[in-house]
Amino acid sequence: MKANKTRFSPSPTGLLHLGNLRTALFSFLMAQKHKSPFLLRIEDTDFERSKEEFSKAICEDLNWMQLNWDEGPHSGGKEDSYYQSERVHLYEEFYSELLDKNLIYPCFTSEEELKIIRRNQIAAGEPPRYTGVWSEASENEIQEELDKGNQPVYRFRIPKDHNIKFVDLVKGEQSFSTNDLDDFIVRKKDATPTFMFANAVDDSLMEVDLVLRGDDHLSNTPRQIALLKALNLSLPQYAHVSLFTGLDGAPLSKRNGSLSINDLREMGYLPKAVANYLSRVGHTIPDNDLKTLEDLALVFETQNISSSPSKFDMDQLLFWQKKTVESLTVNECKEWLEKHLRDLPSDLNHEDFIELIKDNINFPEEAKNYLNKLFYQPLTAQTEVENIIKTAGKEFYLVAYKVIDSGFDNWIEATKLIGGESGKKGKDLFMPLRVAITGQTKGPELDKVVDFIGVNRVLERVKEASEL
RNA sequence: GGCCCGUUCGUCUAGUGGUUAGGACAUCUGGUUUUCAUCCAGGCAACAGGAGUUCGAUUCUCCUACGGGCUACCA
Repeated sequence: MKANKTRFSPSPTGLLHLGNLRTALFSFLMAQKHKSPFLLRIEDTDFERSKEEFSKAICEDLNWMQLNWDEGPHSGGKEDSYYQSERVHLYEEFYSELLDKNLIYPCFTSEEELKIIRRNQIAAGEPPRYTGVWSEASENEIQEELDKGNQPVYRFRIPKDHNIKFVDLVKGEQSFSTNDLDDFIVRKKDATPTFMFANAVDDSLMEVDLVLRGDDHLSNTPRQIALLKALNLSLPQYAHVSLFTGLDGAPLSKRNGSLSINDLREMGYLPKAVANYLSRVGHTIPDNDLKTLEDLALVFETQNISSSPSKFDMDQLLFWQKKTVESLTVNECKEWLEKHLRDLPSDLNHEDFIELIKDNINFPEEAKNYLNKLFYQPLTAQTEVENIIKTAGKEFYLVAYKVIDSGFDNWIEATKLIGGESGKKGKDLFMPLRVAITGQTKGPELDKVVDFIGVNRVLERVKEASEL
């Protein structure tokens, strides 16, 4: 197959969510697979809604995910700018060319007028279309408007009675009749390009040859193809990925619990978990092994992209998070926790603590919680814990205290002794000890906990329990 | 309204003109772990509906329903 230079071209009008990120990931993996460049282009032609802070946030999210772009903002590439707002002057020569060829024309119908026309068309049961009144306007008519100081938009002349065909790498062969398309705007009144124009032209100028994007753009594709052909510009291959929706089937949004990438990062989700999850939704990976981006790229195929939409499932993300945390080395885990828990006590031996709880947590918050219960919270903080302690009884803890205080080589032996002296066994022996020592009913093996916190703290806790 | 895309267990998905329709997540039941997690064993659970083609359709065709997109001086 061809070069497969891909791109991600977000518009900075909001934070990235999992849907956007998946598209970016797919594009990135496709480029990686073919050792081709991956390009980032910021489509900020909507001055009203585009915000620099969003561009920044998007770059941060991509960096966090390790989706590093070879060409784009703050990195290599031959373009002067990868912000479309800074490329506006470049588009002018294409407008001139199209104007010379009479393939675009100025249109002075105002937005208000268009709105009314559309409304009437819909009311009359007609398709809402641009009626094309300006497509055949004379020089004089145009000059008259210009003299009045009116600024036109420019519309692309869609040729009638044509079929535009292309092969979509995901959806298969596509054919659209140009009669269903109307003359779309390529240049707004303020002289800036529309998405339809800048997006297609830039892909060609930047030599992107595989456009992998959401299938909401599928029916825009024939328009863009017509435009590129009119300009004699190269056509990319297209791969339209189906929608990623919330559990309710509606597009991802805050309403159906869609989190921004920023949210996920702050919760402690690991980029590897997110990548492993996303590459398996709407795309098949033959096994369930946790993979690096490199390994994901190796098995990524456009043929394996599903043509039907998929829903976000937190449980599945969580599964990959679990797997990823499990795979962390102590040092990696330490780095991860310290990033999220700025207030980890400094007198604590972080490595030992991490060894202790690594297999029992999915998020930094849980580590913090565990630590609190171990050292700072009173035993009465949880009624469940309190109940178990009260059921075991004061006598039990006095016995336990005595045994522990007299010294022991290993914890298992000590519990046996406590069992012998108190007459308790099984869960009745074990659980009250666990609960008194750790402040909760679950957690790592108790002998390790005892090693970690030390005999003095164990005695403190047992005493506390005996006094409840 | 027009054009387009889609519909396999709750979820992510595999798959084929003849299969006991497979796997994973979730869930449930056992076992291991004197807790939890892990691990192991097992259970529940799906081809949207209707016509047609065919000896046979989940698979091919058409229709319907449902979901989604485009039809913006948003992208």
